[in-house]
Amino acid sequence: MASHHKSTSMQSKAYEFIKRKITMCEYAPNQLLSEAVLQEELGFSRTPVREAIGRLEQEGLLKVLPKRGIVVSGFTFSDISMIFEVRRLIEPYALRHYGSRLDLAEVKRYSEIFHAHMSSNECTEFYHLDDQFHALLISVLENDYLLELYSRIQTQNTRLRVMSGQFIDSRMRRTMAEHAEIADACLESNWERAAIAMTKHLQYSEESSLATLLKSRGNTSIF
Amino acid sequence: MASHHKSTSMQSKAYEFIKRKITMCEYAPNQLLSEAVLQEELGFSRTPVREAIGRLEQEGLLKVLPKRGIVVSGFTFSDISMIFEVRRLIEPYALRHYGSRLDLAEVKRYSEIFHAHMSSNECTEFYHLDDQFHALLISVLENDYLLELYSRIQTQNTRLRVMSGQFIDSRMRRTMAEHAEIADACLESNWERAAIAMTKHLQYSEESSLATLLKSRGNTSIF
DNA sequence: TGTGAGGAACTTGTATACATGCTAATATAC
DNA sequence: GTATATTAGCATGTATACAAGTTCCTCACA
Repeated sequence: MASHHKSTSMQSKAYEFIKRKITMCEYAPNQLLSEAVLQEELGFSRTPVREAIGRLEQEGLLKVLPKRGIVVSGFTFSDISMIFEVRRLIEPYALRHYGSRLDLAEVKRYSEIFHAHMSSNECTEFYHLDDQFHALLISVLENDYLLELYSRIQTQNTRLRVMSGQFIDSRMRRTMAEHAEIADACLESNWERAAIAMTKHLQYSEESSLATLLKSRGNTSIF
Repeated sequence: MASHHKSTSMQSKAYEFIKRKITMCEYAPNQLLSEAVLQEELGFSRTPVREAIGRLEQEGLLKVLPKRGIVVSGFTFSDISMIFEVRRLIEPYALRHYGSRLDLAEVKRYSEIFHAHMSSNECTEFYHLDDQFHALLISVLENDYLLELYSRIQTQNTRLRVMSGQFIDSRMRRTMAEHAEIADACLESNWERAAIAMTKHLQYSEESSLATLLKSRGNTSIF
């Protein structure tokens, strides 16, 4: 749907560039921008930059303040709740209804990694691993609307993660264990168990996110 | 999120205008357009029209073919399945989890209308009634991501409805009855029953849509 | 009659000039 | 010193000129 594969137009490049900067919080939530700033960074003229801005605004990552500037969309605790509500709705559903579509060889590969890291402190590429595992599980949904929604959720999730800093190690090990539980249920083709494990995993994950965010930012409810 | 209240900019007017035309199938699925055509209809210059086009493409209603033109997004049977899958996922969820947020006085108002029309042939404003009822039920979801997704689904649903022509009367009466069942379950605060009734309603609705579409278009699988 | 080269008439992509509105600093009046 | 009016600078909004690619008709030619 919104698959801009490898379009080489300046507009697309600008879109990808800005989106990446926002995702990685190089453009922080609530940061004030302007067309001029983005033009300078990209070296393009106004037109393609403006079109990228329009798309990103439609996507909810930016907000154009008429005649005043551009602001990167902020985060509230309410956003976190909404994000995890969507995930709790979609991800267990995917497992429960379409688990049988999974490539179990692929799942087994992940399972082994998770078991191997449950008691280690290795956290290289942890986020990447996390994202890829969830992406694998969600890919069984052959529903463009749900996949696009999940993609947006994923972007927000990444921003959240980057902003709240690294996970504490204990949470990382627990995540490995929870992922292992999900993967193992899949390997048994026990989709109901997998779905339940996913639900629990997402609950813990949300609690951890909220806690981390509270600690790192005090009790300011808005980024 | 994508709430363009009553923005008076040309860009927004163009967006609303084109979106409405697509929704109402005045720009039919797979119809070929061009910036020039839209400019003429609106009397605006390229810039605001282009920005509107960009937004609509991001929203999936349009596809820009580089240097070739603009095509209105088409429909496949797969789209219908996807739309109803999303609805079956979201709407019963809303009732089950947040039914208690409903304004029962409002629901009662609808319930009376549904009962009154179950055996009549009055179908004036039927679609409007249908949309409003579902919108009321979904409004308990205070989740921007889900609401925006539903809004997109709603747009697609409208296009589908317009394209497949009027419901047959019997389906309209059955819809009234199914809506009444849902509403009455709500009035009892029996959210589980309401959710189940909604699930069934959506199943029937999907079957009817598919059947109507097959009849009206033969077995060409694409619009 | 068939075929292929050329080009006119379209399309969108990009750059830029100008219009308009907001903000904040400054000057001025008291 | 304080308050208010003015103004310069910067923001986005819009229109338009130009660039570059695609389509398809035309017309010469075998």
